[in-house]
Amino acid sequence: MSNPIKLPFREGFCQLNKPEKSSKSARCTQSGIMFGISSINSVTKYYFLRINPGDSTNTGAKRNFLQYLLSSPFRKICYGAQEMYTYLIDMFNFPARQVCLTWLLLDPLVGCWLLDPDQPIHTFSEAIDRLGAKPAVIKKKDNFSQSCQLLGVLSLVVEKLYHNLSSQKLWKLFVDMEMRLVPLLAVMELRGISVDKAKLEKMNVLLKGQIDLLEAAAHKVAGKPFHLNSTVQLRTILYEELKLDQKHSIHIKETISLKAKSTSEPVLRQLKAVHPLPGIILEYRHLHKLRSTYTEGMMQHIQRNYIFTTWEQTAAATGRLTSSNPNLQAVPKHEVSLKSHVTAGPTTLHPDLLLRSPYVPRPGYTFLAADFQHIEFRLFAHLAQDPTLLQVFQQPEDIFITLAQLWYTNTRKLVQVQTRQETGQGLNLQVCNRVWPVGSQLDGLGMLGETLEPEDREKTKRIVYSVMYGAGAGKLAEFLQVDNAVASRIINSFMVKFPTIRSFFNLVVAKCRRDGKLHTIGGRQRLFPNIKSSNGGLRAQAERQAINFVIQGSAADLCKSAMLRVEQRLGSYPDLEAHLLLQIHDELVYEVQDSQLQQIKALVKEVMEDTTALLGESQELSIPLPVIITSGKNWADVS
DNA sequence: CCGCACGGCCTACGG
DNA sequence: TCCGTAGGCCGT
Ligand SMILES: [Mg+2]
Repeated sequence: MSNPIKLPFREGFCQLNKPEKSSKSARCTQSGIMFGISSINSVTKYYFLRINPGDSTNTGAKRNFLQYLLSSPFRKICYGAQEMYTYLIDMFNFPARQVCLTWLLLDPLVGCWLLDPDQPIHTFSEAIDRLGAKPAVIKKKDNFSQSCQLLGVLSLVVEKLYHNLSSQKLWKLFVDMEMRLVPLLAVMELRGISVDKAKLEKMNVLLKGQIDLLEAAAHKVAGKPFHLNSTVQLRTILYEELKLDQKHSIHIKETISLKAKSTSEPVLRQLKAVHPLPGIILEYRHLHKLRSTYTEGMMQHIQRNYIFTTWEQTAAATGRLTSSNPNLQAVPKHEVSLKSHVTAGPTTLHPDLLLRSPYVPRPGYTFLAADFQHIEFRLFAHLAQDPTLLQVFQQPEDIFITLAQLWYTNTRKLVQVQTRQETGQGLNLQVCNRVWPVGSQLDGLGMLGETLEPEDREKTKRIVYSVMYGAGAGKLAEFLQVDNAVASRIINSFMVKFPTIRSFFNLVVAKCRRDGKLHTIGGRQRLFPNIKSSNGGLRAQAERQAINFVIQGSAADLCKSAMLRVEQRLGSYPDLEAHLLLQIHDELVYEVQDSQLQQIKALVKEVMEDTTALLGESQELSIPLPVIITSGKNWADVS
């Protein structure tokens, strides 16, 4: 069996022997591709193909040869495959769709991460160590000869990897999901997203104006200038000079490692009642974060009106993807008001900002976003087989809005009813013109107004996930700004209404203690050495991580599968053009041709909602996973 | 004195 | 004693 191995070669180094830290000054640039081809009698020959940017042979012989090599049916191995895909596609303009569907490789970087996703490797030598692949002594001659020897070790590494992955039932996940994802991530990176620089700059100026006002206001109120971004200085002013906690007997929670009094958002929100400074700091921090990271910070990343993020496949232990440099998964979603509560100024000068609006499709294209509805809550219902939720989730309605309506606008009535009927059993509440089985026995949330705001949905969502993943009364009280006792009641009523939260927790923890690891729906694993720790704190943390992993990781499986299946389906419609730009965990954002919008909308929705196909036909979910499709001419429009 | 790395804190996103 | 991330800033 022929066994080609390939990887980009750089000045003096290849991926297999590059230094641990690639510092900025010592950056390498690729200069070609090195590969080894093994024949049946396991004689391996090594080659280096030099690639010069703009060379005419890049459209001819070299291109054809690489196309032949990479689409060949033989086993192909590459350490750091994503980088190689990026390099080759960029250099030769290989068609994205074809690459994604036919250039399939094996990458030990990804494989090692599947074995232990909490400990991703960063160099080839770590892969060798991790897999116990003992290399023959590497003779120091020239770099090429050293690289050839390392290519030999690469074969050994993949052999070990194969045995490790298959014995842990991870091979299918590796080959059919993760390795197919690699070229898609490369294509997403290269496509980039177009950005309206002028609009971003305008927002930056508006933010700066307001930030300056806030800084002046803070200095005035504090009686002296200080660094508003310094938690140390702020701590001194609030707690040693103003003594706000002491004077008003407010208990301040401590920071995690240094045990100093915290100045975090929930703490300052509480202190707002007794002094103007905390409120100013909160507004300042909010706007400063937006400016430093998402307007001014983002402009550092713009290259000719495009932004190119990096998609990391092995950064998250739950199997999620991450985005960095810049992180497009954390661009603020909601409208930002510049209207200050603490500084004066005409409101006409304070338009609201949408920080996603500068991101626009290319001319002739439209953004299409597809978002799984409450994916983790629904997966919980399935995994825990919660009878109430299984029933509720047969409907495609937004459960967070329903719960918010129930809790916030009917609390008064509900509390009255409950006071009259202390038993509380069998109480059904009429909501949205139908009987809502979750209606009774939920209390403690009556702190909001009569009308339902978008923030109420967000808050409800946060409560649900917090409690589901094991939040204590303290955490809940902190962000809801309520008494500990009220928070306890919320948690308690939730657990009573959904007793499977506790039973599922116990089930998962027991399995984890037995096996030392857990698996998601897609077969992804995570190890939990602390599940048996004698340290109660560490053990409890591992238990919460365990629950979270099974659900968050399963959601990641489904989203990744959705990405791949949409590409596959598009492959059978050569005329359709849809470029995946972003994956925001449960959401896919495509750039599609205006004229094909409706057709692609239908295609994406159909593929994503076919959960049985997403899971590979062998499994079925007890609940549907509805997908919301939106489209528009900027990113804010589809958010 | 400067540049740099890093731990700590805080906050943006997602669930 | 919610989980999972990335990035800016300060202080050492
Ligand atoms: Mg969603």
